[in-house]
Amino acid sequence: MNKELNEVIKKLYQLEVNAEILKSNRPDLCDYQYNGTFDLAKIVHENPYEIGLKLKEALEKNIEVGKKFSKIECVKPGFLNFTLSDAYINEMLTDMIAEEKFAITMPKKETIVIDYGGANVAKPLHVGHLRPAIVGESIKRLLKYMNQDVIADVHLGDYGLQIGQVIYGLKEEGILPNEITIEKLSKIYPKISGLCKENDSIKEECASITKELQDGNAEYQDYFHSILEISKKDIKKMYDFLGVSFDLWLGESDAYTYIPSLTKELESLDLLKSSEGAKIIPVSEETDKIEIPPCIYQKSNGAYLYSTTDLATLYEREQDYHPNKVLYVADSRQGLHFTQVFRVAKKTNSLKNIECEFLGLGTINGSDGKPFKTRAGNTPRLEDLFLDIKTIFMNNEEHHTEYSESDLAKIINAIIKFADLQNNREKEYIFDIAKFSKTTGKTGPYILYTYLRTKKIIKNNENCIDNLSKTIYNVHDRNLRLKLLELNEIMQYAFKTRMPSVVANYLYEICVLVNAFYENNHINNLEENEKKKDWVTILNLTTNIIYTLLDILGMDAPSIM
RNA sequence: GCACCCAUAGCUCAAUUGGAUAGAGCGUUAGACUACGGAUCUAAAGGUUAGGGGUUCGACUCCCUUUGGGUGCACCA
Repeated sequence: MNKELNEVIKKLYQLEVNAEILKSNRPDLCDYQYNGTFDLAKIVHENPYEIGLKLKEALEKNIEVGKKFSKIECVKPGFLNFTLSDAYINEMLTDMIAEEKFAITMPKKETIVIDYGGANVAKPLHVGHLRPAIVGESIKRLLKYMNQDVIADVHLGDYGLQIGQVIYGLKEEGILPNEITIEKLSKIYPKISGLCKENDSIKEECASITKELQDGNAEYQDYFHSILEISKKDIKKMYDFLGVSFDLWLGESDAYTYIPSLTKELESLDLLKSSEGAKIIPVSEETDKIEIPPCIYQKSNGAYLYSTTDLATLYEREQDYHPNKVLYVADSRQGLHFTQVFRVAKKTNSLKNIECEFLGLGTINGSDGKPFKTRAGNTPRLEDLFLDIKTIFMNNEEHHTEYSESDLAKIINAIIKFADLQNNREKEYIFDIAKFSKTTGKTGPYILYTYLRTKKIIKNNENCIDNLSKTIYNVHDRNLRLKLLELNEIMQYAFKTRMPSVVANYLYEICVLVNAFYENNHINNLEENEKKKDWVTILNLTTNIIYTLLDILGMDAPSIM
């Protein structure tokens, strides 16, 4: 329709514009609307209402358009309102049923590396890791669904100062590499991390251990490999439970191999400068409002830093995968760091063509609205959190249904993920156990429940799935069908903005309409006529879409009983 | 100190990136089961979008300003 509209505008005003018909925000007036008459008015110096009337008239002359819309009208200041004909709605739905992936238009295929999770070796996963994992996983699935070649990398934080700190702590307590357990690790890190803040000589000792480890000290390497192995196992367990998976389990340490070549290139471009004994790369630009501090490449003691490994990792990715894009899903507080890294990359020859995107996540706050302090001590571990939610759920529901362990896991997973994913990822975020335990209203279970109850109808009436007729039977029916038509637009928007919340909220809206439909339109006791077939067919499309969107959000539905 | 982000119903969040009457959930109040999974549905109450200016046909959205919160700012990650 945009095409038709653009042609009409061209014919009437000799203008090339990118006119877009949008979903209506006044569903009481119309299904879709065009607001561009106001922009046109400025260009051609004509009353927007008059313009709207002319457009309407021109569109109505077109026979094809007449079939598609039951009503086109121009109102008040100049809104052009379209009401779809039932036949056209069903024609488009038929397309969605017939075409692969619901006839969604796919963007150009690119190779995209996505870096998320943010797990650090030697630190157990806590609530702070929940969001990057859930959001990152969903973005990965979204990109894959939109036909992208996606490579997910967990990019473990496995070679920084925290390793030096943990090794220091282990040695202090006389724990040998083969005696390390996850419990010991989770106690040692916060302890030494605290000590380092109070005692500079311990901090220096840890820094020098880190440096020696990076230089290949055999004893420290032994510790390192043992820590890595134990930690990875624990991290994997949590990610498995969340349905979060990675194609690559690389870490900072793997990027070290690439530092020499990277350094060589940086030197050949004369980018590395000496400053106070450290090697830095200036990245400030004239247009900056404030001076962006330089990227520190190598410490004065010779050790490498976060920025170095991120650059080396980018180098590694370029060598191995030639990505068009690399996406970083991390706490927005890391924004400056990534600005520096991306700017350095742009200055090089080998990395300058990679489009790097930083997808910032809002800070995770406690229920008091203040940032969640991981140092406060008793940070809830993810493992315990899952157990708590499970207990609360079982207590709520014990009188209803018996669940298998695997169905129960799916439900708990959906509770956690939907509570998170419905929020805009860029905004601050309140982590509240009560919120993560809800099972009524706008929650994961609501979505699952909607899916199951409609799926059950389809199961009872599978023989009724057929072609759609031209009829729509009532307002609940029509609302649902119109909502399904938004799928393409929603997916484009979610893809462009990398925002799973767009998908989550759309999914919820579908479910609300399905439930209204369900309450008002009883199918099982209908005669097997055209109406029944139409409804079962529509519900079948609906559940297929729900299932697909659930999967993009990283959720799965319990089995049908 | 400098810079950036945020402030929407009692609470937690939306608002298709400048569109028409700012929408959901929770909570509150009143209703609906001899029907497809009640984890549901139908209603009601609840708003000067933190305050004040401005830009224009039109502002939660853009600009300025005040207040309140958060974050970042050279060898942590």
